[in-house]
This record gives sequence, structure tokens and C-alpha cells, in this order.
Amino acid sequence: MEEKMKEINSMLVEIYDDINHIEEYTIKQGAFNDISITEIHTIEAVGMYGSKTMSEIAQALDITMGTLTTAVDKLIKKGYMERSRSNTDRRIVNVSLTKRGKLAYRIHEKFHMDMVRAIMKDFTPEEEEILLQGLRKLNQHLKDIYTPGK
Amino acid sequence: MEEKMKEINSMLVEIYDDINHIEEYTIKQGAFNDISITEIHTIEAVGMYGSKTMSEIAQALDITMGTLTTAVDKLIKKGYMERSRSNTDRRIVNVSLTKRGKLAYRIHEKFHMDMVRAIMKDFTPEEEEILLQGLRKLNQHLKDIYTPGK
DNA sequence: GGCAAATATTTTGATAATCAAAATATATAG
DNA sequence: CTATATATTTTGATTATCAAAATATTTGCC
Repeated sequence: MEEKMKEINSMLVEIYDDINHIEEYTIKQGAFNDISITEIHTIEAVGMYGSKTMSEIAQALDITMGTLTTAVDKLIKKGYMERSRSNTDRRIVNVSLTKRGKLAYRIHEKFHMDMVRAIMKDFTPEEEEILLQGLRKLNQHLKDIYTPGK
Repeated sequence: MEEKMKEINSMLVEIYDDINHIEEYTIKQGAFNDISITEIHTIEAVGMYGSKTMSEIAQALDITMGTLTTAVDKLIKKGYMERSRSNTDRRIVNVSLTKRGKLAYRIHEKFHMDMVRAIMKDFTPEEEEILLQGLRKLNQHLKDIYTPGK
């Protein structure tokens, strides 16, 4: 039992580190080598469809709006997203992805999907189901011990 | 299939983020609230027993030695580690944990173990085994597509 | 034995990501 | 129509990071 726990822990730590490195590396090698992981995640948070407000994005990323403002400035300059003031409430700024932003989104999404595919490889449907349930439980458990912003 | 993959992916992303937040939060609340996660990881890389050279630590953390130098400077100032020149080769700097450093190490280790214990608690042995298998596969997949330092 | 090349580390000068608090602009409620 | 609330940006700071230059020491070789 103790042994298995240690293995799971070191798996988690290794996976955590590797994902970081690989995500970084993949971006640097790819077609969009002028953006960082952090920036990809900002693009991810804006989302493929329609637009999001600054507040929504900042909340999703769990960063302050000040941080987000500068991040969005740079991503606009690089051609990945655009800003527009809401017509109904001029305080609100809507951010949406450009063509280039959407392409970057899709490529990053593929990276993630390939990762999941690798996990599922050789799993029977039952195993798949069990894994999913396990992850749901783990996720819920983590949410229980800590809820962001609280 | 596609649906299930998407759910697994978003579970993984959420879990990843939550672990980050929880780790950060736990440190801020605890007895060693003058250090960051990054600093805890530096302490972790120095290790409980004996000492490590700057090169070894930098390689383990995958950061440059310049970055490490400043990190170690700060951790020494805060009383978590110490430096000493090797007697056999005066170019080499050995870094080791102080009592305080070792205590921080143990507390962080306990945090990890508690987390794994919490995860496993809700799992049946069958789920546990499948989760472990999934993690092993993911780990292998990540190693296959990228080997650090190459 | 002494100099050139290699090795280990630190210093320097720069950038990215982040925050809290102040400033700005707009909306809403009484 | 004014005071308060809300959404965002600006300001001033800190931390983590890198690459390249500088420093100190060791090793290899004539």
C-alpha cells in the first residue's frame, strides 16, 4: 500500500513536470513559436467561439485583470486576439480570437487529445469507464479541499 | 469515444490546476510561509541527505545555474540551506539543507503523501490499479515524445 | 613545471508573469 | 443629478527566468 502510494506520487510529479516541458517544447518547435505556454492558456481561456469579457478570462485563469490586460495587449500585437468595447455597456471589453488565434487553439487542443489518446491506448471500454470515474472522484475531492477564489 | 476523451482531458487539466493551487495555498498557510513553491522544489532537489553540487541541482530542476545561484542565495539568506566549497575541487560548490530546510522538506513530502492518500481513499483496488496503469502509460508517452535535455 | 583548454560557478543585463493599489471610465440607484 | 458600484487599465514593484560574459580552478600535454 505504502509502495503503491509512493509510485503514484512520483508518477504524478514526473507527469506534472513532463507536461510542462513538453507543452513548452511543442510550442517552441511548432508553427506558433512566438508565444509561451502562458499565452496559449490565455488563448484557450478566450475560447473558439464568440467572445469573453476581461473579468471572465481573468477568473478562468485565476489571475488579476491587471496581469490579463498586459497579456492581452501582447497577444493582440502578435495577432492572436482582438478587443472590442461592448455596445450595451461601454465599461465591458470583449476579447475574441483572430483566425491565427483559432489555429493556435486547435493545435494546442490536438496536443492535449494526443495525450489522452496515449493514456487510453490498449484500455478496454470498461477500463476507460473506470479511469473516467476515478478522475471524476479525484477532481471532486480536490475541489472539496480547495475551491479557487475562496 | 471522442466525448469521453474530452471529458478525461478536461478532468486532467482541472486536476493539474487544482494541485497547483492547493500546493501554493498549503505553503502560504503553513509554518514556512516565507517560501514559494519554486523554492520548495529547490529544497526538494537538494534532498534530505548529504549535499548536491550546483550542476546537479540545476540539471534536476532543468534551470540554468545562473537562475539557481540567485535562488540558492535567497534560500541561504532565509536559513533553509548552506553552501560550501568542495575541498577536493575548489570549483565545485556543495549545497545542503539546514535543520529548517529539512523540516520544510518533510512537511512538503507529507503534503504529497496526504494528497495521494486522499486520492486513494475513495478508490476500490480495481480503480486504483487502472488509475496507476493510466498514469504509467501517460508517463511513458510523455517520455517517448520528449526527453528533457535533448 | 607551466600554459592552454576545459569545467564549475557567479555576475550581468535583459525579459515575462505576476500582484496590489491607484486611476479612469461608465453605469445604476436613489 | 449625484453618489456609489462596476469594469478595466495603469503604475510600481517583485520573482523567476535566460543567455552570455566574467571569474576561478583544474587538467592535459609538451
